[in-house]
Amino acid sequence: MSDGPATSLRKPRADAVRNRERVLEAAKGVFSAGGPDASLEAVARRAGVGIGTLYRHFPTREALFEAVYRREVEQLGELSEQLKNEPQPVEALRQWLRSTVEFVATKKGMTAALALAAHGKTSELTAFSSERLTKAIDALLTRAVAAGEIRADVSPEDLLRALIGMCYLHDQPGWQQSVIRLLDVFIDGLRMRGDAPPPPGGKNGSSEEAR
Amino acid sequence: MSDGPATSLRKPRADAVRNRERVLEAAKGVFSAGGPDASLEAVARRAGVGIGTLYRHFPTREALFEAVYRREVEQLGELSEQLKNEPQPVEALRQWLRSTVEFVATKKGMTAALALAAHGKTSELTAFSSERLTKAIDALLTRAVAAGEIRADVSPEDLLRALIGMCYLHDQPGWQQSVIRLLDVFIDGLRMRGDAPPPPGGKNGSSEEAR
Amino acid sequence: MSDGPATSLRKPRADAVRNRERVLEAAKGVFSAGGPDASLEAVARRAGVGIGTLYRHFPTREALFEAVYRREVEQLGELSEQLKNEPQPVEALRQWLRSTVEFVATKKGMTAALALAAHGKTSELTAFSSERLTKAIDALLTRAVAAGEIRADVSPEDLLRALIGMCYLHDQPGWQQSVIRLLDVFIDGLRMRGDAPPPPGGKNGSSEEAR
Amino acid sequence: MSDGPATSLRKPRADAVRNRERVLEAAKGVFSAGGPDASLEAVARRAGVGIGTLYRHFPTREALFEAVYRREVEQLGELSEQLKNEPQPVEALRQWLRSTVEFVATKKGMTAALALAAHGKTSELTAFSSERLTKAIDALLTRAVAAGEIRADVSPEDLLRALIGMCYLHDQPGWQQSVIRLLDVFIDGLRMRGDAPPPPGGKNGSSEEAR
DNA sequence: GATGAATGAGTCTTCATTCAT
DNA sequence: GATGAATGAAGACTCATTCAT
Repeated sequence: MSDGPATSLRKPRADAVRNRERVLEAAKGVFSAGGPDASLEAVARRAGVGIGTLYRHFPTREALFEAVYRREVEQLGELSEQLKNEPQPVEALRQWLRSTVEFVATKKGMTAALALAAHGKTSELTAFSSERLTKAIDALLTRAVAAGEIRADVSPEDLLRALIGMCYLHDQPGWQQSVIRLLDVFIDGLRMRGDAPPPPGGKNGSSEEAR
Repeated sequence: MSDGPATSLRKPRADAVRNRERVLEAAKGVFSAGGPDASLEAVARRAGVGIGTLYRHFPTREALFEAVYRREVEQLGELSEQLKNEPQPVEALRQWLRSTVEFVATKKGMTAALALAAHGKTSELTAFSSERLTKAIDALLTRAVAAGEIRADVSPEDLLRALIGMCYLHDQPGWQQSVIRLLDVFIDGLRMRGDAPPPPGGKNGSSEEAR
Repeated sequence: MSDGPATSLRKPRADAVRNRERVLEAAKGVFSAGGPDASLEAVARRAGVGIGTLYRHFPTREALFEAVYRREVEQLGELSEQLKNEPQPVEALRQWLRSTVEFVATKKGMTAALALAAHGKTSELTAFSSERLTKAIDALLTRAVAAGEIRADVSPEDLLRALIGMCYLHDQPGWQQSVIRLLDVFIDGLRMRGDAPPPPGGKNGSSEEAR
Repeated sequence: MSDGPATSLRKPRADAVRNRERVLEAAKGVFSAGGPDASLEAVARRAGVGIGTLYRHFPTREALFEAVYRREVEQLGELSEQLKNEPQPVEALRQWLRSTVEFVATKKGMTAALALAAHGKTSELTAFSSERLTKAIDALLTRAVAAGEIRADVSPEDLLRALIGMCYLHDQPGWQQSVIRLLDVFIDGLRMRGDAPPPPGGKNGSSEEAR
């Protein structure tokens, strides 16, 4: 009893918590399917709550979006932390990229999140996610570069962009395998190979102006 | 009376032709900016015609979309034909990819077209464009593979997908340079190098199931 | 058991009283600013209580309105009582009128009250206030008429109406001075002047059909 | 043929004109009854047109309001012009005031118009009407003052304010007669009488600061 | 008694689509 | 053929009111 209802201000009321959760879950699904402009009433309907309840919990579309968004981004950020301990830097990077694809594949709501990250709709939210995801990639990328395993002329921003773009097509049949294949090719392109210096003419366009 | 009430083959009437063209042009711009769901009234307004006129020429949104779409896709198809005569297969491929990026960059309406191609909204239309663009890539890809310059385990579909995805981010500052860099890395990944066989474990996920 | 479950006569419970008072105060302000249709949630917020608490004390919008209303009207009624002792009947009347203006000016909530009195929204409430205010004016008016200082062909209802109407414009800059001027002119119009009989044609329109 | 359809741009289309008129008429009634915040859907319903039609003709609530408003104000302005030719200045003024009351009484939509003029909701519109109505009164007032028939210390603004205020109560039974009586008293108060100087102390509040 | 969560009806507003001129 | 008016469905958002805690 000593640590009773010592939460923020008052009882968090059971049903309120449940409803909030339901709305988030529904929003994840609806945004995932219909994009960031999907109907909020559809979200409420799917969550089995009144539209008013949705608005009480998330007073604006952005607020709801952000709530859905952040948790997804956080998870990917945390995954990056874990993968830093993997022995093989390149494989760790590959793993993170694949996991992100998986994330999208399992409809965890990443689609909308990524779409938002892509087009800078709400700058504040985008800032957060861009930073978080960029950091996640950077951690793994830097390590692989430091190990001399991949070349240094691709920024984490570029890589994130490529990843998001590829996942953009997440509603075609077989997209997931396709993206995994493409990522592998991409990683191959990033690889340093001791015997052969990077092909002279080929990659100039990039290396010259990589920052 | 002999040619009665202007059947579909008689008198294309000058202003009708002009209006049709105007609507197409306007639609390109509007879809480009606002996506495939942009307001048709906005299109009519921009074209300087009444909304009724728009509907007369294009009875459905899809019809209009298709009309806009086809011409863009055609152009990219034709570019592919021309590039087949380039001496360097890989460079021809790179050129086509870059040109497509350029296409998007110059707001030639490709954005909406690609978006549509991406998500299979109107299957008929998608079929056409997928086929056309896939063919365009295939022509260049096959040639490079045949020349032994790039590996064979990436399908034109995959490549198209990657390209479209990367262009998806076309509203971020600097996206164009970024995409060009990424494409170069990608092409590097595709390159055959006599000295080093493709990394053993790395690309398995793809090579095993590439069709 | 004698004082069992707090019947309406037992224990007014300190916080309940305080909350009731707060709500009334808040309602005065909110109605004053936003009119009789202002948001009840705004009232609760301003009072610093939950919306449920507001509803417990005042189960309907009308109940709240009435509670706010009565106290204001009461005060003006009491003022009238006091002014009956003034030596100069006309000045007493003028004073009451000016005080009412002042009342409105100091945002004592009279605005909404008057508005309500004006348009017969809730007939019961209107009845009360009309009666009370009419009486207040009547007391002063009758006395001045009895003293032979003002003419008898204007009813307290008319006067009340004029007063309310003039105060209606209470949100224009300088309205207060304007109303005071107008009231003075009005009182001038009411004055009996031994030397000059009421202008023959002028006020007939009214005196003839006054009921 | 020479002067054929030389109207603004094209055919004003019969039904469009009719609908516009219907909407205006309906709006007059609805605003009159429910104030300037009345439901626009109610207006459309009453006009027997779709809500979309209402919006086509009047894209904003203000636009509709203005359309209703201006025509009423214009009429009162014109009435003032005519009355300037009346031989008796004071009677001309009285007549205008009474006509305005009549106007409100016959629900010509003035209610909402006046309410708007009163509270400065849309400054541009208010500016127009204030100016127009003030001018209307001024023309008559100045003339009566110049004729030495009424005193000079009441501005047209004050008078307009009093008039609007009194009409504010237009929904009480018998209000019209009441207002007419009050206006007569008021005019009496304005009258100059050679024999008796304005009561010494009484009206100072006003005369001192009249501009 | 106090609180604030839940609900849904009601408005505004936009647009796709149909049709009269 | 061109035009733009008419229509209503749909979605965002607000708030009064009820009720669980």
